[in-house]
Amino acid sequence: MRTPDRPTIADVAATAGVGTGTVSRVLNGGVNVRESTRLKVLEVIKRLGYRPSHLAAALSRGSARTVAILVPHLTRPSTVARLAGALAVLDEQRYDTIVCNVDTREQRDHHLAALTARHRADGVIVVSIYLDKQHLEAFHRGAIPLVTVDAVAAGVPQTIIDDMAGGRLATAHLLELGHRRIGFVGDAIPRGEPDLGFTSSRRRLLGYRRELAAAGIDPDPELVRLGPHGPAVAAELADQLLRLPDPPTAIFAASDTQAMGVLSAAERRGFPVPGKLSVVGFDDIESAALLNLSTVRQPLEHSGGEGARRLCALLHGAKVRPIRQQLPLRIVRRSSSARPGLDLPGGGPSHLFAADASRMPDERGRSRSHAFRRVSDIRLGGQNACRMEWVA
Amino acid sequence: MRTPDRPTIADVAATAGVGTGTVSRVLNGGVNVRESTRLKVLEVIKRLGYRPSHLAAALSRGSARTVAILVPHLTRPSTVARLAGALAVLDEQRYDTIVCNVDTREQRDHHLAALTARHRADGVIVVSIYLDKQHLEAFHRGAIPLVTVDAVAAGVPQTIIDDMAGGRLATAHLLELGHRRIGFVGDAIPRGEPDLGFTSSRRRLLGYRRELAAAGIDPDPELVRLGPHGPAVAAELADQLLRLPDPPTAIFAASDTQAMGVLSAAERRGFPVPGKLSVVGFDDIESAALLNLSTVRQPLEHSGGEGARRLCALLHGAKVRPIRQQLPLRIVRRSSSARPGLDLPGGGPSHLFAADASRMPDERGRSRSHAFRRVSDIRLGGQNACRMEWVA
DNA sequence: ATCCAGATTGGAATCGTTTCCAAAAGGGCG
DNA sequence: CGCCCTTTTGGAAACGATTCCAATCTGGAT
Repeated sequence: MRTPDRPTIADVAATAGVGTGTVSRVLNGGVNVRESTRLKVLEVIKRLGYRPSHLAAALSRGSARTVAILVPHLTRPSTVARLAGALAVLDEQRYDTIVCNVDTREQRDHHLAALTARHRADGVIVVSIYLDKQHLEAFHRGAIPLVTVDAVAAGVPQTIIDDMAGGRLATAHLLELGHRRIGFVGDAIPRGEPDLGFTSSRRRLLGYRRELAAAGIDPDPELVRLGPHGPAVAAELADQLLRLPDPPTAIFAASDTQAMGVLSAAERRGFPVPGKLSVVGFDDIESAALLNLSTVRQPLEHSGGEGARRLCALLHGAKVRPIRQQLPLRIVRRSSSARPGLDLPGGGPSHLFAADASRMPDERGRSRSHAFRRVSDIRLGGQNACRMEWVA
Repeated sequence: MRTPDRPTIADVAATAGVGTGTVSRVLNGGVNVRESTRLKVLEVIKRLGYRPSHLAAALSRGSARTVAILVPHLTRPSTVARLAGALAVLDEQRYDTIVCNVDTREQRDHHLAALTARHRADGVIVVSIYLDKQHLEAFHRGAIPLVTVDAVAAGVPQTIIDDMAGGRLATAHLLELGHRRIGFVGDAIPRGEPDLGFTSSRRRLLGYRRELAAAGIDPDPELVRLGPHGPAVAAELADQLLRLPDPPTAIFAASDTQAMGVLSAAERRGFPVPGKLSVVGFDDIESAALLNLSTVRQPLEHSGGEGARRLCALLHGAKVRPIRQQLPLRIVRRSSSARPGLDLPGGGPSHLFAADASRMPDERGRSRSHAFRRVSDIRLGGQNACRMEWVA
């Protein structure tokens, strides 16, 4: 097509008056190549503008050093955190990563089919997506290295958390504060629109129920509201709870995103948080700290990293130690939860944003306290501005 | 290595008693193949568990149908939105997408070098990252199709917004409400830690200054505070502004993320929003709607999609129409901004979450109003729960 | 039966590397 | 100078598809 076809390694070899093997050796490591030859070849490479074909190299070498990662609902903060964690590890291990975002079953099946029907990635990481027998069978038949994150799958190395225990943690926290009427807001599959097989909300609900039962509290079905994932729906569900004749004094939301919806509803209904309503979320995404949301922390970024690490091990031919790797959970107490009946006269200040924001974790998830120092009045665009700088 | 080496197209051909060409034809489209032969070949393929090598096919065909996308700070909501937009289009166009996350200059240069030194992707999308002369030269030399999103680059198809105009929009909105003392909170490069060349905050600041000047307002350098990106820093910067003897009545933050920090600081300092302080952000990320943050909306997801679309056009050999494609901005008025001096006795309710959350855009960014209907008391985990369903 | 156009088919050439092996070139030493 | 052991080197043989061309089949028309 192109008039001057891209130069190949043969062109380089011919021009430099050496063999293709020598050029290849110069390109990869350059062992056992005389320095003078090396320089000559490099010079020709630069002169011809030669760029090796990754494809050809990969084919010949037998591996493209490429993995694929399948994530659902890329825009959710928890998904992004996991993806970022995986990418960091894969990057470090020099793997290229093909990202497949999946919002529907069709997309899921299409990507899974593409990944299993042809050999395009050395291995696959599946995040938060339920794989049924047939999916697993396809991977097995193709002998495609597979790990999952936040999803159980028989015989597949998996990095998960105990959602049920997490549900208990959150509920126990509220019980310990003295709450007896505790609501739950979580996910349900929209009718006729089958989901991707998330089970976490369901299992968190189970934990909530177990913990209530253990405390000898009669479950009230009215207090459990489920709907499609997202803050808007969660707000509406919470609003229904708050309009009950005998509203709950606390709500456990199956995710921080939903907890934000709950906070929103509380604000609208005039339920000061935590004065008249305590709220606990799940995940500990970045905004949770910003909003001072009490929550169950799970190591999101780390889970992605672990999945990636384990896939790499698999690709190296190593056996992955515990097939099921379970990451720890812990409750993070912030100011959205407190003893019930603390309602101050006049409503009191809303809890939102109320705590010391300078102690929030920064964007990378590392928690550290910040101090500022005025560095200089710098000139910027012809005007002055105060520029501040971190002090560790 | 593996005992039974993966079967190749030759194995299939031999087993089925046909030529490799026929097998290839069956695999791709199956034109001009007798139905009986087709079935026989398919049977053998299934029986042998044959999976075509994407690598070999790509090498032979001459293209891997793979593009790479370089994004900075993957975890930022605005970045994710852009990435999701691009992925959706590339997916539809049947391209595999290699995602490269970049947090430092070293990572940027490493990925750019890897992408330009070898032929691994058919084309590249660079998001929000400044490319200098040498980077561009490398792409040019290699004749690698390149587009940028949210970044200007000479001669490269680019999808951008007018940040300066955006800065003016936000400021004009506040001026129109009657504010005169308007603060600015934005990004500055941390000392000794050069950034990736973001210029948007700087240009928004410029717009802020121009608009103030146009209104005949003397710029007060004290009112402009810059620091590393992130809500925590923004909160501290805003706090400094609010502690001034003559604090601003409004603050324009260079991004919604930073605006959230500003809201946090306002809450802590006891400045009700919008009663005593108006806040305007930039981007219109999802949480902006949830927090009722007035902001300058830019089409984030769409920008990624456009970048992808334009890259595809480039790969098809088409000329991309306007080299510089500029997407529209508009101010979104929510309840974080109002006329100054509206402070109600007793502080009044905080604006946060105050509006009708059920009219928030849902997760996919489509705005629609929701209604709920109680569908059934379903049994879930042996207990009852209320399950709600959308009504369009 | 013969012929011919069009539908099938086989298989060699090709894509651009890596890798292996044998050959050539060095180099140290007696 | 010759010998032997290292380096260094050239080039053919993979890697596993696609593609093209020529050869072989079809089946209907004559």
